[in-house]
Amino acid sequence: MAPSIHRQAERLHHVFTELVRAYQFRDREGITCYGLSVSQCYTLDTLADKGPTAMGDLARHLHLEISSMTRVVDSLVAKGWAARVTDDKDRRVCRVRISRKGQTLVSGIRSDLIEEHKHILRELPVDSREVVITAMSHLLFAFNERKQRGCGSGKSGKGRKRKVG
Amino acid sequence: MAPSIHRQAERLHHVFTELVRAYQFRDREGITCYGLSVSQCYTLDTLADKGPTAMGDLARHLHLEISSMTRVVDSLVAKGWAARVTDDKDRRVCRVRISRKGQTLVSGIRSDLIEEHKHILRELPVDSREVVITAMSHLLFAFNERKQRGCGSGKSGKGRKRKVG
DNA sequence: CCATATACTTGTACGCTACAACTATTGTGG
DNA sequence: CCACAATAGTTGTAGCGTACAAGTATATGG
Repeated sequence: MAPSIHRQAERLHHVFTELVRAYQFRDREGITCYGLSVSQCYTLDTLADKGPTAMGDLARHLHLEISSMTRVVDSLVAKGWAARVTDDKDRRVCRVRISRKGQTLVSGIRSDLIEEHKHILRELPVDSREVVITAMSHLLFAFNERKQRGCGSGKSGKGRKRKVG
Repeated sequence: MAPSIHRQAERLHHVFTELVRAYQFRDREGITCYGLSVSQCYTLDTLADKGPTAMGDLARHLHLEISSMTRVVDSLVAKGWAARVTDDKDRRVCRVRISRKGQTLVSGIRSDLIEEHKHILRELPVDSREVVITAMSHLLFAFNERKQRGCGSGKSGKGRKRKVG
């Protein structure tokens, strides 16, 4: 018989929390040793995938404020990993383009990370690898579905509130 | 036939990256609206699980420097969610204990997060829910295995290096 | 041509974390 | 018992990442 959904949710919560925490930690250690931050890395990764992208689109994609996005791009430009290009059609728009140097960097990081995942996969029995990947995809799908419907984080979804004093 | 492990690793990398990013974001929005930060929340959660814990153990468990841990605990104490207790045996040691107020807070957050996971699970077909959870557990296991063997992040595992200028 | 909207940048502030220097306590060899 | 090292934690300081508010430049509509 199927376990109760509540128990399942508890387990999912637990395992997912641990996994994300471990992963975040690995990211910080693993990526920063290339000389860039996690946000910078995601940004470069996005640029490598999508090509020149407007600041605003970039910000939306990375779940950042435009002002924060500006700073991240500043740092990428300062390091020579990206460049700003004013859009011809609409001169308010600032497209960000990855440089060759940035391209090289991000390729290196990517292949290292993929290598890392290969090692992780090898820890799993051959016939469950595909299951894990598929399961993760489903979870991501479910996650996004849930998010798109605008169901915040339950009862307390009243948005930002930093200080409680 | 089985897909190549390289291709699988690429897929795992991709889906996992997205998932973690989405999750992180949800955390930030979801937890901070209770008036605490993600680190504060993890700390309280740990304290709720493990009971009074020495500062150093807490730091190790959360992958933080002791000095950072001190600040987090400072903030928890300031909010009345935890208290410092000097150890009787070794007066250098500072144990941190969650308060009743903190206990209540963390219980509330936990049940909200579990509720959230329940919703996510409901997006999945009934008979794949268990598969997903099990798969995640396996992945976490593999991840930890890999980490415990001290295999850093591949070739560039030379530790910290923040500034490249 | 002016008012408003849009896209982005800059000013400012705050939280999180790390490293280094410091304090307090405990353990150890003589 | 004392000097000295080791351990546990705190404080000083600094940098990154992010957000909000205000400012700048461009576009759009009346």
